[in-house]
Amino acid sequence: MPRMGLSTQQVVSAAADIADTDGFGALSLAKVAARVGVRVPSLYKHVGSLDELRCRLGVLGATELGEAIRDAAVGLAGRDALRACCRCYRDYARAHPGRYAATQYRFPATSPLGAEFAARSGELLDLVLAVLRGYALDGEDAIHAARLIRSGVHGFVVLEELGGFGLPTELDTSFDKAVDIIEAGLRSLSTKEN
Amino acid sequence: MPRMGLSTQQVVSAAADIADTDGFGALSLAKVAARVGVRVPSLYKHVGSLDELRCRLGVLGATELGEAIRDAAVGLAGRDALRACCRCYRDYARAHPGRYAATQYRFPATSPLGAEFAARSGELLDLVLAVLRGYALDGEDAIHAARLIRSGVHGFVVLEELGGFGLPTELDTSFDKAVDIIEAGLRSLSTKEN
DNA sequence: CTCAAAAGCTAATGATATTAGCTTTTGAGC
DNA sequence: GCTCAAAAGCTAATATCATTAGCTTTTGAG
Repeated sequence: MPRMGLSTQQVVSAAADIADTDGFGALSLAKVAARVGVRVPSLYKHVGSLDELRCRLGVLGATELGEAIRDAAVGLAGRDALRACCRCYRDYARAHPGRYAATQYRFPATSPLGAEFAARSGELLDLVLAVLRGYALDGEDAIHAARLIRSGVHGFVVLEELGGFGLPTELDTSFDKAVDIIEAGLRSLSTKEN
Repeated sequence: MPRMGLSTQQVVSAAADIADTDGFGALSLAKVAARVGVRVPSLYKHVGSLDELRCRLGVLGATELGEAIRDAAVGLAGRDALRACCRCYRDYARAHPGRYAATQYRFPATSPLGAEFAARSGELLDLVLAVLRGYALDGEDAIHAARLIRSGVHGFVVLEELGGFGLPTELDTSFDKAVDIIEAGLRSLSTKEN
């Protein structure tokens, strides 16, 4: 009966650690309870359900990722900014695989956290659009370009995490080249009048 | 007691249908058993575990995807081949989201299916490399390029499926443009002596 | 000091995967 | 056609989870 002084934040934080070490798919209330030193049903005082916890982890990941990228891009422009952002994105995903995976969890339609997550996603998009400002793309093309960048980086990170690329060697080179190729494509697109 | 005449293939096929409709994450032996008209433990006569079933679904997806892309690329070269492959990839993932998701399931180290999956993945890579043959990339650069293409398409497909892009409008355009931008980047890379 | 709300707990329920062990069908070989 | 072993189904049992209900104790505001 000692009062544990738990908060939703602490529960989410414990869940984040577990997801990062064991994998997002292996997250369970049992593990979280064990880690924070409480019986499983007590968690429901702080979190509505396992699914809600997953969603909260998703917004945590999106928030942290956005902050990291913002920090990484500050003071840079053009190619340098793009590279810094992409590297930062990948670094975050590798350092916090569980949180990052949570970022891709499908929110149930009922979840009120969906709005918050969408907001964070939107901020991320705005960040990418800001970085793309140097490329003279008109409004719609900028969105297409932002989607490509997000897709490319996300896809690379996911496949890497999964071991989907043969050898781990040269992965850093592949990543940098990938960014360069996209960069070159954007540049060649922005010089054409389309 | 009526003998159901079940086979591993049929179990996997039923699982594929369930995964495609309910989502890969919602796949369960209970649902599979109900669908094939058998009690849950009977499934163990055909499949070692739920996890093995997931893995089998993964190789099914990789196999089908490879076949589809091979068919789509036949008779084409260069930009046309690349576009056809990418579109086909996306089409498969949208038509069979469960099987496609299974393709990204992390195989347990013990699974003997890992080798088979790796083989299918390798075939897919070879396919992409064949398509890239028109771009005058030396061996190593071709691998980097193939990784980029795989990453970009995969990332796009996953984010799309997740609803990660705001409006559904213009997604087709975004996808085609993404492929074009990568294509342009490859072309500009292959003309430079690097 | 009081008392209501918050935070913890135990007990119970229901879903699921998995294992053990039994029964029945099937099919190959005689 | 008969036999028998393996294959394919079943029930029963176990363990792990998530979740709900309802109880107890602490905490903190007044």
